[in-house]
Amino acid sequence: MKLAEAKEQYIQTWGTFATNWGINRTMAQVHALLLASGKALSTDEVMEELQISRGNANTNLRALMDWGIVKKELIKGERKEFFSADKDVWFLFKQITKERRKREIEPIIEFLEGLKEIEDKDSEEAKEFIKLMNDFGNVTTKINNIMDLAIKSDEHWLVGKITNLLK
Amino acid sequence: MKLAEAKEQYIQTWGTFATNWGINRTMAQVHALLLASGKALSTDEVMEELQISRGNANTNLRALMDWGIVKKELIKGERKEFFSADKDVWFLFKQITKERRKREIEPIIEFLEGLKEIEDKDSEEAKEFIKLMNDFGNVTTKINNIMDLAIKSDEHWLVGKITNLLK
DNA sequence: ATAAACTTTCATTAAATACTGAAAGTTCAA
DNA sequence: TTGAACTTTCAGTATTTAATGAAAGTTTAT
Repeated sequence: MKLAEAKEQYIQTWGTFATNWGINRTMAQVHALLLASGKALSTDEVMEELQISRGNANTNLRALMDWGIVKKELIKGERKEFFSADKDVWFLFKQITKERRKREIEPIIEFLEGLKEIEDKDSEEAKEFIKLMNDFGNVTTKINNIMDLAIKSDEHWLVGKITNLLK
Repeated sequence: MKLAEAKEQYIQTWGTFATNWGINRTMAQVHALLLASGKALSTDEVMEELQISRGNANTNLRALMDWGIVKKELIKGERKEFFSADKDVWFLFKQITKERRKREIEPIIEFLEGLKEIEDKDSEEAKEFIKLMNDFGNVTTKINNIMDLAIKSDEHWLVGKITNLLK
């Protein structure tokens, strides 16, 4: 397999994987393209490489910046904006995890809390429901803790050690 | 808020949350309904409660069984099949994590491995690309390990302790 | 063997989501 | 202050994904 071919396949397939996780295909492709390019690209270059419209390129580049995983880069002598993706894959995971937590996990916890405010809390049925909401809340908190653990254990060794311990 | 109202809201909202994660809304609603009902429901009851078609109910109930988070339950004297969701929320998380890993993470790892087979491995560009693929592979493995850690730490204490350690 | 009760399938239809491209907005140099 | 270079927006359109419901398939009791 040629390098260009491998890159192409990486970009395309990454896009299809992304859809399984509720991530827009093009957004994943743009990100993959920036990662695989090794240099900052302009909107026009992204449009050209992925054969997408200006609007689409613009929207997804901005979304990637919102997620904190793509940065604008100014090149001297150029008026255009260029975009680059951080090459640190572990940073990438951490950043996505943080964002998803803020955007998606925390609202869930708040929502579940709200649902516990039921009028007749003493009926058997209500107790069961409140228990379910509590359980959800607890598990979500636990997941949050594990994610913290993951994010904060920057060095490989600790997680490795603990994993071995639990085998 | 009345209990019925809270349940209703839980079922609906859970469905919309699910779509953020690449999970079909109705599938999440059916699951939430079974959890909130506290008893096994027939296909007809699910159809009635969620106002969905027979085909839709059937498809999503089977998908939930595929994920290992809903079980068929036979009720004596009844010819129909009934369905129930396991109430253990932690089990639910573990089960979903296991399945996602099998279905989605492992194929990614294999795919990335394949992309490393490049003809001219010694060019600077190829080296960079292979490094990227390796990094992805390593991080994915690390995530797998963390998930193992999560799944195996059934008791709350260990993760709690470690989390505190790292604060 | 029959038929009623129930489950599954799948072609068609509907809904949700993403993309396009032209127009509007912005920035900047002269 | 003009206009060229560039970025953003968004109404309309295309694509993808999910739902419907009737027909086909299966199971079970008699």
